[in-house]
Amino acid sequence: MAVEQTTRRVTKRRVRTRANLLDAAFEVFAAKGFGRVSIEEVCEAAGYSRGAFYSNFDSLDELFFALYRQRADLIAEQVAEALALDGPELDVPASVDRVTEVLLLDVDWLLVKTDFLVHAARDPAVAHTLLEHRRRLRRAIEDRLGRATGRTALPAVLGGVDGAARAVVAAYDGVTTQLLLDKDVERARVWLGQLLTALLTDGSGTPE
Amino acid sequence: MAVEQTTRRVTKRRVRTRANLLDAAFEVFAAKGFGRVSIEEVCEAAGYSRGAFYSNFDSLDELFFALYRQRADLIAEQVAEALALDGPELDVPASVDRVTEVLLLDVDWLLVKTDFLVHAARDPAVAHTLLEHRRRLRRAIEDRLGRATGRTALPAVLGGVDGAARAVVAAYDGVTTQLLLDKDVERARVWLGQLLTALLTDGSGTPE
DNA sequence: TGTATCCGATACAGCGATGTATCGAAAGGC
DNA sequence: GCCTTTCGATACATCGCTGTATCGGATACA
Repeated sequence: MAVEQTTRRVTKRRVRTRANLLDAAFEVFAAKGFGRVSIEEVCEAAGYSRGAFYSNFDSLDELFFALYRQRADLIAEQVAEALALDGPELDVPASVDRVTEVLLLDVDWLLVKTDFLVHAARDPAVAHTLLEHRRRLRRAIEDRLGRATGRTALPAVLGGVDGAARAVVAAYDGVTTQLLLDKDVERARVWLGQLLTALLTDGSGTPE
Repeated sequence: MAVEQTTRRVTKRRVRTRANLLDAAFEVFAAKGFGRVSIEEVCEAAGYSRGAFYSNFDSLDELFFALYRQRADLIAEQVAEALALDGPELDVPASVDRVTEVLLLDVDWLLVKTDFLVHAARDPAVAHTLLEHRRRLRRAIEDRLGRATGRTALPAVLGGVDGAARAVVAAYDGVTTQLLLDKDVERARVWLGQLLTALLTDGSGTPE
């Protein structure tokens, strides 16, 4: 954290500046990729000088980390919310539609998230944060699947609700990879729906 | 390409140098990530000066591209080979074992490949190369699945052999993502096996 | 409104990486 | 083994980015 002090009078201006820097960083990172972005570019995009940056962050890495946490929290919340909505019926297509609205629609977020993955893959401390985020998503999915168990059987191979939740996340990651390459959001949605149906409905699932 | 000329007497030395640079680049990229590597670092790791680099490549990007093509070709070949080996029985665990030997064992390759994905996601021309590579892998899988059709039924939701092949790739990508974070290769193998079983064996697949 | 504190713009020093131009040495053809 | 061609090491000019130190204006609080 930039400038440590026992007590600090945090002004409104500071909060605004920080938020603006984070927003600008998101845009620039999405457009060019973390590895190709300089502190100056972020500042320019946000309309500040480097003085503002160093007053709020110590390094680009720290900003990137803060950015990830901010957005990941937001999204985890939205997903949990979307999944909590529907009743005990396991209506895969409906759930998928609602969740992909949050998870696949914003390609910029997927870009930044993948940058972060690359980053985390080489730094265990960062990886920990990402794993935490994923765990939270899995929890939400487990809860959802748990409420439906008994009504719909899950394939035995996956081994219980937690295995099924892992499978859902894996499918999501897999579809994300393809989406980043072809940028076809609609296709990705349909495709994720099919994958999840195949994974969760014990084979003879209702096609379409 | 560095230095264009109608005819060029390509010496053995040049070939060796180029290969050494590519090998060194692979190590450095895997260790630090493409975005954090300078031309100088690659040269130092390879034991050359920057003169050698500029004599063989125009930019780090070009080297990265060449590196990806080289390794991707190698791997596509190995996968096709591994899949061609076994008979008409669709022995998922056995096939998975043999293929993951190639695809998941080398975490360094996964790191570099993901860096490349991030790169490709922002450059359509690069994306094209990566999509090509993926298409080749899918073909190999389709061939394998095609030989088994009739003996084992595929889930209808996926829609044919090509859909199933896509599903296999998606599962692979999903498992890769997790593997990059926890670095647990054994777990990833088991997990990929389970996923594929669930996806390909129409539900009531043989557990274990 | 006055005053103490905080924030962010500006200026500066310096590093590290880039790309080029040059030149001696290695390699290949004969 | 000579001579031409190619390769890669070295030196140099330069640029962009970083991080710090300083200072005037903004902000909070009484």
